[in-house]
Amino acid sequence: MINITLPDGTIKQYNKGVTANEIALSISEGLARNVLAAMVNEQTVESSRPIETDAHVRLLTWNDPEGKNVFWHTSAHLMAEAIEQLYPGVKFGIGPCIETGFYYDIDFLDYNISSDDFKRIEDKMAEIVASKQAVVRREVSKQEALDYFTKKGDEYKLELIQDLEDGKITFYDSGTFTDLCRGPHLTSMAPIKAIKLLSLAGAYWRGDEKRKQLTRIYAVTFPKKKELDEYLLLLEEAKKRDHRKIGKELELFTFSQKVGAGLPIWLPKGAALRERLENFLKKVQKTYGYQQVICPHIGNVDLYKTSGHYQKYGQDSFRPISTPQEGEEFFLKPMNCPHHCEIYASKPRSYKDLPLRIAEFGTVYRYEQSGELHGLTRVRGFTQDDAHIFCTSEQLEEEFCKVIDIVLYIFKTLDFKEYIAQVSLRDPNNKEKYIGTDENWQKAENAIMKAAKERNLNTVVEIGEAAFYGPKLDFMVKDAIGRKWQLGTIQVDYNLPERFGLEYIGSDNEKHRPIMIHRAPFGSMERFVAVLIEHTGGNFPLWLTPEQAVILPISEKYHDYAKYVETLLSEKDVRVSIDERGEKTGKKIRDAEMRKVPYMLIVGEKEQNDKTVSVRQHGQIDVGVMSIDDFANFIAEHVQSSLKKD
RNA sequence: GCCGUUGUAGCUCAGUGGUAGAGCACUUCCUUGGUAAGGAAGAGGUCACGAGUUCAACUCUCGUCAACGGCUCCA
Repeated sequence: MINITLPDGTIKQYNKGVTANEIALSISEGLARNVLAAMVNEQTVESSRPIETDAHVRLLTWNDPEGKNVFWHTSAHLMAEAIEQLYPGVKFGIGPCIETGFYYDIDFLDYNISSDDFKRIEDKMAEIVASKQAVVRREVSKQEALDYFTKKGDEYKLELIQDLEDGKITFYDSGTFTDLCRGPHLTSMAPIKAIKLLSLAGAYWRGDEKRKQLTRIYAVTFPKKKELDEYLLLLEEAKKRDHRKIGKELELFTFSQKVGAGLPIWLPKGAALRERLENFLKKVQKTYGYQQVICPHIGNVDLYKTSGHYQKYGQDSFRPISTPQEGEEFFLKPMNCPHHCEIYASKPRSYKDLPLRIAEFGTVYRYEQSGELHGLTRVRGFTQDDAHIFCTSEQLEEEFCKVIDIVLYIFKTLDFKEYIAQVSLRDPNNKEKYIGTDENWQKAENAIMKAAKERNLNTVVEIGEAAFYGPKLDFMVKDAIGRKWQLGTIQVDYNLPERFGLEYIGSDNEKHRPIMIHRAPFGSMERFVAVLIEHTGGNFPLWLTPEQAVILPISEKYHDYAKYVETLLSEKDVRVSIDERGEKTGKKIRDAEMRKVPYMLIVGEKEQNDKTVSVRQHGQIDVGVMSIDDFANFIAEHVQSSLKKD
């Protein structure tokens, strides 16, 4: 007998060689039906794997992320099997599960697969599922593995096997398909009830652009059709919230081929919205002792040689521009920090000047590969809500914490309820990627970890994700439909002050080197507005929205009254307009709803006589009649309360 | 940058080797209306751009640019 410890701490005795399936069955039949795999001593295994010694066992179902992973991983094999049957001779790369679903990278040789093939493949997959075939794990020797794929002629699998250690190689057989795989897998394809192939993409073999590009097929599967339908609905919802679509509809921004790819043009409504965001942040920063500065959009090449950016990114930047007479070279500013270092260096500094907090909505230009450009989230010209804090090492942690406070306040004000803070550290095995001394890196990394702990942040640590000059803390938010977006960043930097020779005179009358914090709570205005659009679906908070209310006169007879209302409201800073078209009220309401205007003020005979407006709220029905003043006050209070700091 | 797909009116999209169509939006007229589309008429396009094939190209071929889905990258 062996002792099996379950997650709730209970210990049960079973015969040696018991399987997770049997354990589940001993608890309940329902559980047994739903078990997909098991976690045995922190290792996921098949639910059919015999357990030979005392162990901690967690049964994995669809409700566990690990259970989903196994489900999707097996689904990838299912898809491969179907594809192999339909397109004999194709070669397989890798087929892992991903956050939602899975993909398989496949070399289709001469065949040009398209999404028209999806239906066939889905049908074939369903057919295989219906045959209820088992998925069987088998250990093979390295030679056996090599022989199998040599015979099959799959050089990708052979390459994978080369890197594996003999004695640790497993194959999984399912129906006609055998795959090299670490596993674990479902013991049968039967639970895979709903299948959807999603998209095709090219993907380099082993992520190396010099190697062959395979065809990647993304797909997702579920144990219930209903869940697939829900997922497809979520995709639809995401499509509706696409900031590129909404940005166009609400006339916030546009792109022009003539202006150039990746160079967003802010239209009046978008520019006004962005300006409100900037003013909001400026106001917050003022209370935290920041000073605004303005720098030019270009900087001498030497500036970036000093900062180290030239050596690191010079080749991947827009080519320098040069003066016609002297041939002096300038780069379009790719970041603001070197300029800000020069602001620091513009006069001698005393410890009494520190911390010095320099802020700028600085527009920067970076060459992004053409295939990378994407709406407002990935562009070649964008404005950072940037600031650099120069401080002493004693001040570092407190300053860092204050920045965290600003970030969290912004998230709260803009209704991002969930966030994760990612601490990005240097990869200690790859030090040549970074500049600066070990000692400084150590200090910087410690400071970040300490501050994150101090503010009790929900953090994850990523090794090797640091900027080349220092570690950072990045904030990811979850939007209204659960998608994650990276926004603000805070970075500690010991290196730039050194490269720029920045100093201050301490209380000891000696020269010292300040430490720099780079930070951008929004990240960039472009990206932030994009995320805000996707988060709100274009229904911006009242204080931000381009148009807070629209007046809808019932007929032409009330246009004068409508103008009267407009004047009164405008005087009280309500952003309002009149729909004076000769359309019926129903039509005007429909259009205002589509434009996502928060309030519609319907005015006709009654309202004119009583000096009131009939208020309708976006997405709702009639919310009652108010006096003009009451409505103005209502808007003002609403705006104030959403910006209140508590 | 790479692979694949796409590019037709302001927007969403049909369409064909013989020089273009719908709906919405727009303009004008009729209608003066009470909480999600009243009616009619009109205007609007070098069919992304450049070459080539052809008697003839929006359509076929090649190139360029851009967008989209990914890959690689991201100070």
